[in-house]
Amino acid sequence: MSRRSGVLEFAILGLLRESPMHGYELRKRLNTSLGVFRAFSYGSLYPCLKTLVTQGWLVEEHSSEEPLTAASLAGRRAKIVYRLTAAGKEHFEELLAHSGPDAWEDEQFGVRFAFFGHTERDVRMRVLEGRRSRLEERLEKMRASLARTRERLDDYTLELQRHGMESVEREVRWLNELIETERAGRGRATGRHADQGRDDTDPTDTTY
Amino acid sequence: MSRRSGVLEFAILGLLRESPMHGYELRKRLNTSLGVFRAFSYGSLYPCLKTLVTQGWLVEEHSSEEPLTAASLAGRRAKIVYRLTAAGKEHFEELLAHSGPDAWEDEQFGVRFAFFGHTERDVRMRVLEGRRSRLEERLEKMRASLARTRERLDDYTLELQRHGMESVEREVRWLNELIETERAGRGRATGRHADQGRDDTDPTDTTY
DNA sequence: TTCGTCATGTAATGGGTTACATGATTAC
DNA sequence: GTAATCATGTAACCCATTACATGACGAA
Repeated sequence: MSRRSGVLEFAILGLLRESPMHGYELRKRLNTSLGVFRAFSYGSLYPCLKTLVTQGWLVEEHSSEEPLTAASLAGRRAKIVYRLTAAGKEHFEELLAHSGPDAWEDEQFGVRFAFFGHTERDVRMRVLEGRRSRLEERLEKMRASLARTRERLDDYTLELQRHGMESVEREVRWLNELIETERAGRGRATGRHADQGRDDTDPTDTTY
Repeated sequence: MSRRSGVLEFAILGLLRESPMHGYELRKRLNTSLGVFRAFSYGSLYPCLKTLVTQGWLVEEHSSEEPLTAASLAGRRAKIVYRLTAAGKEHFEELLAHSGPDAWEDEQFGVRFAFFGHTERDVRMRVLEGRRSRLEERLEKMRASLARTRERLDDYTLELQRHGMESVEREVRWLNELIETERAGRGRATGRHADQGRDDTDPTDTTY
């Protein structure tokens, strides 16, 4: 009894906040909507859904039929649609409000950002700034270590390190722009969830 | 009985190839020399070292004294220096020669690149090109998924996706340059290991 | 003598995948 | 009717971290 994951839990709640879904569809969205990071397998997803149900954040809806899929009047089975409960929504809202240090660590930052559309302005700022200083701190360490060991390292290792540092520097610049935009008040409105007619009939099993 | 890790094993063998070390030092090098990726803890490192010993790739040297550390003539204890055996070196050489698909996946590519200084030219090429086409494939999927779902996504998710794609594109350009350089024959010589007097007395516990 | 860092280890736990098992539905 | 994909699940394993336990050495 547990299967807590943090990011997975957060992502599921966030996606279901927008509209109910069944596991299979959920997984696809997990691997696309939320950037490149994390490609969860069913082996993680389904057990997690179960625990979220027992927690009371979700309810299973054993839908005997789907809205109007061309031809289907006879009984349908097995397809379980998960819907966010009021308690679940509330819980998600709480999670969104937290802006502790882990929110800007590598594991969480991506998901957090993905749901910025539902996040309060000041929380967004704290997370962005937290991430930025985290990365700057990292850069400092890298520079220091590089200065200490430069002579000892061969060209390839050096190149790898250089490229790594540039990646981090690039993300810092990106964050600078985002923070700038937020400051300028051009940050997007909170609570937007533009859900227009889902025609989710794409064929690919998108796992980058 | 196992504790196989792949990357950790590879990295340990690679680092010890250059010179014997004890676990503590090994870990520091793991977290700096090998780019930003992976920060292994002792909980992974020491057990792994043990299994590498039982495999015969390493030998423990319970050195009673270190070369010449200022004041120490009486017995010293505990410091275990690991040295690569002939078999271990041979094994590492075999690993270096392999250029299967996993060599250019996210988990392995970094370490593989870090030891390109010991890797044959044609293997380097295959790994670099493999990685590049892997990333291009990924880009295609991302583009396709983006085209399919653009309207449904809010600005933040879109921005996240855009930034993610740019990161991948950037790595592709990097690989292009590297491949170009290798083609031009300006690839660094194989088998270089410029080991000049290790004065490894840096204080920091570098974990980015 | 106390603090920091060097140094080695282990048991419990966590978070995830793989491989497998099952079956319904759709498209040809 | 058969292949692909949709859809749900579980058990066994894997890899690594955390928290803990231990202790030596050097410098203030």
